[in-house]
Amino acid sequence: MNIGDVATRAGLPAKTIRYYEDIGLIRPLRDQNGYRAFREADVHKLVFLGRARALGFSIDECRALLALWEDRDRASADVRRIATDHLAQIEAKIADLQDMRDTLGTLVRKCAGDDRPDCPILKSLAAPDQ
Amino acid sequence: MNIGDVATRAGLPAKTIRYYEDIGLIRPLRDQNGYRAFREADVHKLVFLGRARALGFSIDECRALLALWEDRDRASADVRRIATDHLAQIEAKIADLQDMRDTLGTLVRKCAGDDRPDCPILKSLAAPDQ
DNA sequence: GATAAGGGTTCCAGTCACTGGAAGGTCAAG
DNA sequence: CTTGACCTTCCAGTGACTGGAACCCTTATC
Repeated sequence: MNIGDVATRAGLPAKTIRYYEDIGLIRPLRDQNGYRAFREADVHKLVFLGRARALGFSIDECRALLALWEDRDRASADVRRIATDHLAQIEAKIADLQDMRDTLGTLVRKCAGDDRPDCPILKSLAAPDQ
Repeated sequence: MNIGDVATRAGLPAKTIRYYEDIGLIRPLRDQNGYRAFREADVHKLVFLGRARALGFSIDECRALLALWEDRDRASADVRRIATDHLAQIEAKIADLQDMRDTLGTLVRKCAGDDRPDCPILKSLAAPDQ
């Protein structure tokens, strides 16, 4: 299978698939003409990667998850640890963003948003504590 | 004032302050010896920038906010628009992360996390719909 | 006067995960 | 034979820094 078909099937840009080969996540074969020749297993890996990336796992975490996926003797505890760590990061990020949203939301509600210069948003940025 | 003192007062790394000069956000003077010479106005700008960055505004948004801050004839509507747009992005990001958290949280709760290979997390990554 | 510590300076490279684009090879259809 | 859609590699750019090398300036101490 050529890269275009794989891209469609895996829902990833061809560029991204080439990049994943570059960094050693996949190892497609090559046809005589130099084209990448993907097997079903490669497509499955790419779907896996796309899904893991969509859940926000870093490339390194994806690499680890892929290795575990291919390891019949894995302990699910190892997978769970990666997922739990990542979940904690997501939750921290959500908390950060919620703080931003709350602060910014309050400021936006206080701002008249008219043609006058007076602006609580700028005031707060200049002197957050007052 | 030298960069070290400014860094302390503004709560930004000296490297970041140099970078902000590089990209034209600030224009400190120079001493005879080549050292940057910061005025109070520079420090205020840097505090402003640090605060705006902490609220997640991009550098370009910071640049626009800074320009509005310095413009006595600004309309608060312009500030409000930037903030509202950014708020929408934050909310979208929060929604994305919450989806990730929900999906991942469910999977983590289903995973035994023991020394056996069976793992709902990997299963879901391989075939999300089943 | 030499030296060391603790500032400061510039410039280059690396981060992360792609993405865009140039320049060129391959293949099937008309 | 040409057109167009594929494919290839390689290089550069993204955002917002961050690390490090190599070097200069100032002050204090021996």
